[in-house]
Amino acid sequence: MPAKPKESRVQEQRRQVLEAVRAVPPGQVAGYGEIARRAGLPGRARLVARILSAGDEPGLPWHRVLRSDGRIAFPPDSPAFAEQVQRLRAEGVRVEGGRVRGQRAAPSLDEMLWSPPGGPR
DNA sequence: ATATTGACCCGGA
DNA sequence: CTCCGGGCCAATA
Repeated sequence: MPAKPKESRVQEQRRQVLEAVRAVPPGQVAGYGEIARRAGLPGRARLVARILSAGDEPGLPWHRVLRSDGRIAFPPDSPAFAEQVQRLRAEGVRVEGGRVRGQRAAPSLDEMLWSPPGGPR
């Protein structure tokens, strides 16, 4: 007789995503798609967004997750937007016009292949 | 059961 | 820069 139905698929994926989000160090950012990839779920940026929208997991650095173009995922006039900007700035991230400057949320293929030594400049 | 909704992504026009 | 269209898929209606 089947005991525990293991861990449901969604729950396992959820765990993976949360892990990937926690892995983003302070002062750095990552795109939803980027997180999905790191979690072993390529092409599933939406799943990442949905999981974060749940709002559980205390202490999760959700504010380090942005859109691939470096923009905050909330409407500019929303409270959540303001909070995310504030949290990012508190970590030394430069945010201008609802967009993070100074680093890339989703590195382009070119960047990854060329990866200029010494970093972009 | 089908339909709509998202803290999304990406290439092309 | 914007707009468009396809891909993605769990949750909600």
